[in-house]
Amino acid sequence: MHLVISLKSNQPIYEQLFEQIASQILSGELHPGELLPSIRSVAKDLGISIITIKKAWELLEEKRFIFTKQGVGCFVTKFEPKKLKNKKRSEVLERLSNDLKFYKQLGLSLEELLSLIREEY
Amino acid sequence: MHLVISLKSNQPIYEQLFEQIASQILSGELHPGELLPSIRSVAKDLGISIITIKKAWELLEEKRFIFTKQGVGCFVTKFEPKKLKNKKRSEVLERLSNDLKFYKQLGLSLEELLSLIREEY
DNA sequence: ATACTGTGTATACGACATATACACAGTTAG
DNA sequence: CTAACTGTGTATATGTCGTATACACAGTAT
Repeated sequence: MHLVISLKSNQPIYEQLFEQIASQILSGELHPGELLPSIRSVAKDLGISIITIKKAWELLEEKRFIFTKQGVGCFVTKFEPKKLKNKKRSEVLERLSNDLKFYKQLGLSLEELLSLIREEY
Repeated sequence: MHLVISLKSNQPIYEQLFEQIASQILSGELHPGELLPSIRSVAKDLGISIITIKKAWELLEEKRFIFTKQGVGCFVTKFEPKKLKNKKRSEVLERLSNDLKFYKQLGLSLEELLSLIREEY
Protein backbone atom coordinates (compact mmCIF):
# COMPACT_ATOMS: atom_id res chain seq x y z
CA MET A 1 0.00 0.00 0.00
CA HIS A 2 1.35 3.33 -1.10
CA LEU A 3 0.16 6.60 0.40
CA VAL A 4 1.21 10.16 -0.16
CA ILE A 5 -0.18 13.38 1.27
CA SER A 6 0.17 16.95 0.16
CA LEU A 7 0.02 19.66 2.79
CA LYS A 8 -0.39 22.22 0.06
CA SER A 9 -3.59 20.75 -1.26
CA ASN A 10 -6.98 22.25 -0.49
CA GLN A 11 -8.14 18.80 0.29
CA PRO A 12 -7.97 17.76 3.93
CA ILE A 13 -5.42 15.06 4.67
CA TYR A 14 -7.99 12.52 5.77
CA GLU A 15 -9.81 12.91 2.46
CA GLN A 16 -6.64 12.46 0.48
CA LEU A 17 -6.01 9.24 2.37
CA PHE A 18 -9.57 8.08 1.89
CA GLU A 19 -9.34 8.59 -1.84
CA GLN A 20 -6.07 6.80 -2.19
CA ILE A 21 -7.14 3.76 -0.25
CA ALA A 22 -10.61 3.62 -1.80
CA SER A 23 -9.13 3.76 -5.25
CA GLN A 24 -6.54 1.13 -4.41
CA ILE A 25 -9.33 -1.12 -3.21
CA LEU A 26 -11.52 -0.46 -6.23
CA SER A 27 -8.70 -0.92 -8.71
CA GLY A 28 -7.67 -4.21 -7.15
CA GLU A 29 -4.34 -3.05 -5.80
CA LEU A 30 -5.53 -3.79 -2.30
CA HIS A 31 -7.00 -7.24 -2.07
CA PRO A 32 -10.19 -8.40 -0.36
CA GLY A 33 -9.46 -9.45 3.20
CA GLU A 34 -6.07 -7.79 3.20
CA LEU A 35 -4.95 -6.26 6.50
CA LEU A 36 -4.17 -2.57 6.38
CA PRO A 37 -1.21 -1.29 8.37
CA SER A 38 -2.07 -0.05 11.84
CA ILE A 39 -3.17 3.53 12.24
CA ARG A 40 -0.16 4.06 14.50
CA SER A 41 2.33 2.88 11.93
CA VAL A 42 0.75 4.86 9.08
CA ALA A 43 0.67 7.96 11.27
CA LYS A 44 4.34 7.48 12.06
CA ASP A 45 5.32 6.82 8.44
CA LEU A 46 3.47 9.87 7.12
CA GLY A 47 4.46 12.01 10.08
CA ILE A 48 0.93 12.93 10.99
CA SER A 49 -1.47 12.41 13.85
CA ILE A 50 -3.23 9.13 14.62
CA ILE A 51 -6.49 11.02 14.85
CA THR A 52 -6.19 12.06 11.22
CA ILE A 53 -5.58 8.48 10.09
CA LYS A 54 -8.42 7.34 12.26
CA LYS A 55 -10.75 9.77 10.55
CA ALA A 56 -9.75 8.50 7.13
CA TRP A 57 -10.25 4.90 8.25
CA GLU A 58 -13.64 5.81 9.72
CA LEU A 59 -14.73 7.23 6.40
CA LEU A 60 -13.56 4.06 4.68
CA GLU A 61 -15.47 1.97 7.16
CA GLU A 62 -18.58 4.11 6.89
CA LYS A 63 -18.62 3.43 3.19
CA ARG A 64 -17.91 -0.25 3.74
CA PHE A 65 -14.52 -0.29 2.05
CA ILE A 66 -12.97 -1.75 5.18
CA PHE A 67 -14.04 -3.32 8.43
CA THR A 68 -12.14 -3.12 11.66
CA LYS A 69 -11.53 -5.57 14.48
CA GLN A 70 -10.55 -4.03 17.75
CA GLY A 71 -7.16 -5.24 18.88
CA VAL A 72 -6.52 -6.82 15.51
CA GLY A 73 -6.69 -4.20 12.76
CA CYS A 74 -8.51 -3.06 9.67
CA PHE A 75 -9.30 -5.33 6.74
CA VAL A 76 -10.27 -4.69 3.17
CA THR A 77 -13.85 -5.73 2.68
CA LYS A 78 -14.53 -8.68 0.44
CA PHE A 79 -16.74 -7.68 -2.43
CA GLU A 80 -18.13 -9.79 -5.18
CA PRO A 81 -16.87 -8.49 -8.53
CA LYS A 82 -20.31 -7.17 -9.35
CA LYS A 83 -20.55 -5.28 -6.07
CA LEU A 84 -17.10 -3.89 -6.64
CA LYS A 85 -18.11 -2.54 -9.98
CA ASN A 86 -21.20 -0.91 -8.53
CA LYS A 87 -19.21 0.64 -5.78
CA LYS A 88 -16.74 2.04 -8.23
CA ARG A 89 -19.58 3.46 -10.20
CA SER A 90 -21.19 5.11 -7.23
CA GLU A 91 -17.93 6.67 -6.05
CA VAL A 92 -17.47 8.17 -9.49
CA LEU A 93 -21.06 9.35 -9.68
CA GLU A 94 -20.89 10.93 -6.28
CA ARG A 95 -18.05 13.08 -7.43
CA LEU A 96 -19.23 13.60 -10.95
CA SER A 97 -22.78 14.76 -10.40
CA ASN A 98 -21.99 18.13 -8.84
CA ASP A 99 -19.41 18.72 -11.53
CA LEU A 100 -21.83 17.95 -14.30
CA LYS A 101 -24.26 20.41 -12.79
CA PHE A 102 -21.63 23.10 -13.00
CA TYR A 103 -20.68 22.26 -16.56
CA LYS A 104 -24.32 22.40 -17.58
CA GLN A 105 -24.69 25.79 -15.97
CA LEU A 106 -21.74 26.91 -18.01
CA GLY A 107 -23.61 25.98 -21.13
CA LEU A 108 -21.11 23.29 -22.00
CA SER A 109 -22.53 20.78 -24.46
CA LEU A 110 -22.08 17.06 -23.99
CA GLU A 111 -19.91 16.92 -27.07
CA GLU A 112 -17.69 19.71 -25.83
CA LEU A 113 -17.28 17.98 -22.49
CA LEU A 114 -16.55 14.59 -23.98
CA SER A 115 -13.99 16.01 -26.31
CA LEU A 116 -12.28 17.88 -23.47
CA ILE A 117 -12.09 14.69 -21.46
CA ARG A 118 -10.70 12.74 -24.40
CA GLU A 119 -7.89 15.26 -24.62
CA GLU A 120 -7.08 15.22 -20.94
CA TYR A 121 -7.51 11.67 -19.86
CA MET B 1 -29.31 37.74 -12.43
CA HIS B 2 -30.59 34.80 -10.47
CA LEU B 3 -28.83 33.47 -7.41
CA VAL B 4 -29.67 30.73 -4.98
CA ILE B 5 -27.73 29.37 -2.05
CA SER B 6 -28.01 26.17 -0.12
CA LEU B 7 -27.00 26.16 3.52
CA LYS B 8 -27.00 22.38 3.47
CA SER B 9 -24.35 22.11 0.81
CA ASN B 10 -20.76 21.28 1.66
CA GLN B 11 -19.75 24.06 -0.57
CA PRO B 12 -19.17 27.41 1.12
CA ILE B 13 -21.67 30.08 0.24
CA TYR B 14 -19.15 32.34 -1.42
CA GLU B 15 -18.13 29.51 -3.73
CA GLN B 16 -21.72 28.75 -4.65
CA LEU B 17 -22.14 32.39 -5.58
CA PHE B 18 -18.91 32.45 -7.52
CA GLU B 19 -19.95 29.46 -9.57
CA GLN B 20 -23.36 30.80 -10.35
CA ILE B 21 -22.13 34.14 -11.49
CA ALA B 22 -19.14 32.77 -13.38
CA SER B 23 -21.38 30.37 -15.23
CA GLN B 24 -23.91 33.08 -15.99
CA ILE B 25 -21.13 35.18 -17.44
CA LEU B 26 -19.66 32.31 -19.44
CA SER B 27 -23.01 31.18 -20.77
CA GLY B 28 -23.91 34.69 -21.89
CA GLU B 29 -26.74 35.21 -19.42
CA LEU B 30 -24.84 38.10 -17.92
CA HIS B 31 -23.65 40.48 -20.57
CA PRO B 32 -20.26 42.13 -20.97
CA GLY B 33 -20.24 45.48 -19.24
CA GLU B 34 -23.37 44.71 -17.29
CA LEU B 35 -23.55 46.14 -13.77
CA LEU B 36 -24.02 43.60 -11.01
CA PRO B 37 -26.30 44.49 -8.12
CA SER B 38 -24.55 46.03 -5.13
CA ILE B 39 -23.07 43.72 -2.54
CA ARG B 40 -25.40 45.29 -0.01
CA SER B 41 -28.53 44.54 -2.00
CA VAL B 42 -27.50 40.96 -2.81
CA ALA B 43 -26.65 40.38 0.84
CA LYS B 44 -30.06 41.69 1.83
CA ASP B 45 -31.90 39.66 -0.79
CA LEU B 46 -30.16 36.40 0.12
CA GLY B 47 -30.24 37.13 3.82
CA ILE B 48 -26.53 36.78 4.27
CA SER B 49 -23.59 38.90 5.27
CA ILE B 50 -21.99 41.53 3.03
CA ILE B 51 -18.61 40.02 3.82
CA THR B 52 -19.67 36.75 2.23
CA ILE B 53 -20.81 38.48 -0.94
CA LYS B 54 -17.66 40.50 -0.94
CA LYS B 55 -15.61 37.36 -0.85
CA ALA B 56 -17.47 35.89 -3.80
CA TRP B 57 -17.03 39.11 -5.75
CA GLU B 58 -13.34 39.17 -4.88
CA LEU B 59 -12.94 35.69 -6.30
CA LEU B 60 -14.75 36.78 -9.45
CA GLU B 61 -12.51 39.80 -9.74
CA GLU B 62 -9.38 37.79 -9.08
CA LYS B 63 -10.25 35.61 -12.03
CA ARG B 64 -11.15 38.61 -14.14
CA PHE B 65 -14.83 37.78 -14.51
CA ILE B 66 -15.70 41.20 -13.17
CA PHE B 67 -14.05 44.49 -12.39
CA THR B 68 -15.13 46.89 -9.70
CA LYS B 69 -15.24 50.66 -9.46
CA GLN B 70 -15.28 52.02 -5.98
CA GLY B 71 -18.39 54.06 -5.34
CA VAL B 72 -19.98 52.81 -8.55
CA GLY B 73 -20.25 49.04 -8.52
CA CYS B 74 -19.10 45.83 -10.15
CA PHE B 75 -19.22 45.20 -13.89
CA VAL B 76 -19.06 42.09 -16.00
CA THR B 77 -15.78 42.07 -17.86
CA LYS B 78 -15.91 42.43 -21.63
CA PHE B 79 -14.37 39.44 -23.29
CA GLU B 80 -13.88 38.77 -26.95
CA PRO B 81 -15.77 35.63 -27.92
CA LYS B 82 -12.51 33.76 -28.29
CA LYS B 83 -11.34 34.76 -24.85
CA LEU B 84 -14.69 33.79 -23.43
CA LYS B 85 -14.37 30.35 -24.89
CA ASN B 86 -10.89 29.96 -23.46
CA LYS B 87 -12.03 31.06 -20.09
CA LYS B 88 -14.87 28.60 -20.13
CA ARG B 89 -12.43 25.91 -21.03
CA SER B 90 -10.03 26.76 -18.26
CA GLU B 91 -12.79 26.86 -15.63
CA VAL B 92 -13.87 23.41 -16.67
CA LEU B 93 -10.32 22.11 -16.76
CA GLU B 94 -9.56 23.48 -13.36
CA ARG B 95 -12.35 21.49 -11.90
CA LEU B 96 -11.95 18.48 -14.10
CA SER B 97 -8.30 17.72 -13.71
CA ASN B 98 -8.35 16.63 -10.07
CA ASP B 99 -11.40 14.54 -10.81
CA LEU B 100 -9.77 12.84 -13.73
CA LYS B 101 -6.82 12.03 -11.52
CA PHE B 102 -9.14 10.30 -9.11
CA TYR B 103 -10.95 8.37 -11.82
CA LYS B 104 -7.65 7.18 -13.21
CA GLN B 105 -6.57 6.03 -9.79
CA LEU B 106 -9.79 4.04 -9.64
CA GLY B 107 -8.77 2.22 -12.76
CA LEU B 108 -11.65 3.68 -14.71
CA SER B 109 -11.11 3.48 -18.42
CA LEU B 110 -11.81 6.39 -20.71
CA GLU B 111 -14.61 4.47 -22.34
CA GLU B 112 -16.20 3.70 -18.99
CA LEU B 113 -16.02 7.33 -17.97
CA LEU B 114 -17.40 8.64 -21.24
CA SER B 115 -20.27 6.23 -21.14
CA LEU B 116 -21.09 7.20 -17.55
CA ILE B 117 -21.14 10.84 -18.52
CA ARG B 118 -23.36 10.20 -21.50
CA GLU B 119 -25.88 8.59 -19.19
CA GLU B 120 -25.83 11.37 -16.63
CA TYR B 121 -25.52 14.54 -18.60
C1' DA C 1 -26.45 67.33 0.50
C1' DT C 2 -28.10 62.81 0.46
C1' DA C 3 -28.08 58.23 -0.72
C1' DC C 4 -25.94 55.14 -2.77
C1' DT C 5 -21.44 52.52 -4.01
C1' DG C 6 -17.06 49.74 -2.73
C1' DT C 7 -13.06 49.32 0.83
C1' DG C 8 -11.08 48.52 5.08
C1' DT C 9 -11.03 47.25 9.88
C1' DA C 10 -12.57 45.18 14.09
C1' DT C 11 -14.56 41.72 16.75
C1' DA C 12 -16.98 37.48 17.48
C1' DC C 13 -18.51 32.77 17.02
C1' DG C 14 -18.92 28.12 15.42
C1' DA C 15 -17.13 24.48 12.62
C1' DC C 16 -13.43 21.96 11.07
C1' DA C 17 -8.88 19.80 10.73
C1' DT C 18 -5.24 18.35 13.12
C1' DA C 19 -2.16 17.96 16.96
C1' DT C 20 -0.52 15.52 21.57
C1' DA C 21 -1.54 12.80 25.52
C1' DC C 22 -3.61 9.37 28.13
C1' DA C 23 -6.38 5.38 29.46
C1' DC C 24 -9.01 1.34 28.30
C1' DA C 25 -10.23 -2.93 26.01
C1' DG C 26 -8.98 -6.58 22.80
C1' DT C 27 -5.58 -9.62 20.45
C1' DT C 28 -1.43 -12.15 19.58
C1' DA C 29 3.02 -14.17 20.14
C1' DG C 30 6.61 -15.71 23.02
C1' DC D 1 1.10 -14.88 31.84
C1' DT D 2 3.27 -10.82 30.02
C1' DA D 3 4.61 -7.57 26.73
C1' DA D 4 3.71 -5.52 22.63
C1' DC D 5 0.81 -4.76 19.60
C1' DT D 6 -4.13 -3.47 17.96
C1' DG D 7 -8.40 -0.24 17.83
C1' DT D 8 -11.51 2.94 20.82
C1' DG D 9 -12.57 6.75 23.52
C1' DT D 10 -11.69 11.09 25.78
C1' DA D 11 -9.51 15.41 26.70
C1' DT D 12 -7.37 19.56 25.50
C1' DA D 13 -5.30 22.74 22.41
C1' DT D 14 -4.39 25.49 18.32
C1' DG D 15 -4.92 27.43 13.89
C1' DT D 16 -7.76 28.14 9.90
C1' DC D 17 -11.89 29.06 7.68
C1' DG D 18 -16.52 30.79 6.83
C1' DT D 19 -19.60 33.88 8.21
C1' DA D 20 -21.73 37.23 11.17
C1' DT D 21 -22.45 42.42 12.78
C1' DA D 22 -20.78 47.02 13.20
C1' DC D 23 -18.44 51.03 11.98
C1' DA D 24 -15.79 54.43 9.37
C1' DC D 25 -13.87 56.10 5.12
C1' DA D 26 -13.58 57.24 0.27
C1' DG D 27 -15.87 57.59 -4.20
C1' DT D 28 -19.97 58.41 -7.19
C1' DA D 29 -24.40 59.97 -8.84
C1' DT D 30 -28.67 62.43 -8.45
